[in-house]
Amino acid sequence: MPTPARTSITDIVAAGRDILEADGPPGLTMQAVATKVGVRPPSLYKHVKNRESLVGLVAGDALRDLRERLDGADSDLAGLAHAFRAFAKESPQGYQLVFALGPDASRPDPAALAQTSQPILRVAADLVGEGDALEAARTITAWASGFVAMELAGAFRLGGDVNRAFDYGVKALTRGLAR
Amino acid sequence: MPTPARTSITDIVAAGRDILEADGPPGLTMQAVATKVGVRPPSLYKHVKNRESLVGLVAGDALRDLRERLDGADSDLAGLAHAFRAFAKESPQGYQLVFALGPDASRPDPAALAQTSQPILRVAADLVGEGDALEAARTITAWASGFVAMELAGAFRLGGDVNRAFDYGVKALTRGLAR
DNA sequence: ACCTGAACACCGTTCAAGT
DNA sequence: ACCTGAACACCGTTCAAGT
Repeated sequence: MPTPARTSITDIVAAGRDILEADGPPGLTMQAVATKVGVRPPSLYKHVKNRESLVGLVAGDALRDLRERLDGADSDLAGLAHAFRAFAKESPQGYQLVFALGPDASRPDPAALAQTSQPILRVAADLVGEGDALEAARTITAWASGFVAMELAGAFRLGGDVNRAFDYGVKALTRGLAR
Repeated sequence: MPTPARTSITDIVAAGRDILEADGPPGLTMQAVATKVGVRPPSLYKHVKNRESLVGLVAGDALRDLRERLDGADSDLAGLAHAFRAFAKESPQGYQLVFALGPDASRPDPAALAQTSQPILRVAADLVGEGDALEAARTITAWASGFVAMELAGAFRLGGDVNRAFDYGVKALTRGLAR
């Protein structure tokens, strides 16, 4: 006789997301997630294939938040850059997971990634025209993701004002890309 | 009676570096390193504090290689950017480890990181003058590290020529930073 | 002074057995 | 149809015992 499910994929991903932000990727264990949703570890395998795919789902969840931020931001380079950075400050572990490497199963869905680059492509096209939009978008994304990654990693240790360096980068890119 | 050491910190770090490139961070286990240098796992703890610090030493070793590349490169933005990318292609796992997050013990020595930024600071000063050199260097490093990280992660999936996008970024930054 | 086997706590995963 | 305990292989780490 069937028994009602005691948890759900939605609950599992939400629990994973919370645990990730609290304890980082090493804390995101099947045991921790199972405890949080109130089942035993083996039960999770009725809902996700394995830990890798759970990590991928959590990354996808974080990516959705990032996309919402970008969609709601001002449609210029400064607006997108600040939305990018704001998301990283709010969900540092989620941010890193979105841009992390690892096996395909642990990566967010390529289609979702493509959708997230939409607002950046639009801003790039506004700056340089349709012909160079892809190259310009890659320049912007590389700088923004690199800057935020270094900031989160505590890599800016030579003093100076990090906020000032961020605004400096926005201006330098805007100048370098403007037609 | 003392027995001669059967391995050394040098051997251990070199073995760790090889294993990292072959199998990635998950493969870099104490057991794998011990097997490679010909001892049992517990013996490693006579040479390193724990796995975290071993990872930090391996990251430091990769960072030394990156520094050598940068020191040998042409002293302009294009030269440094290509040296950066060449190192990442040769040692993708080592590259990622250098720019990864994680606990302090697993990160390369801050002083070594500072020394690596030296050639970038010099190029930045050439472009924008001493006053803005730090901000310009951070813009360059953020873009280069972000671009290469995305390339390694396979994040450029919208078609187009990645080499062209790289050169486009070099030109955009040079233009945006030039006085 | 270094190396080892044994042990412990932890993890991911499978599977037969329960309801 | 979902959940569970038991089991397995693996991992990091400690420690007393060897040489």
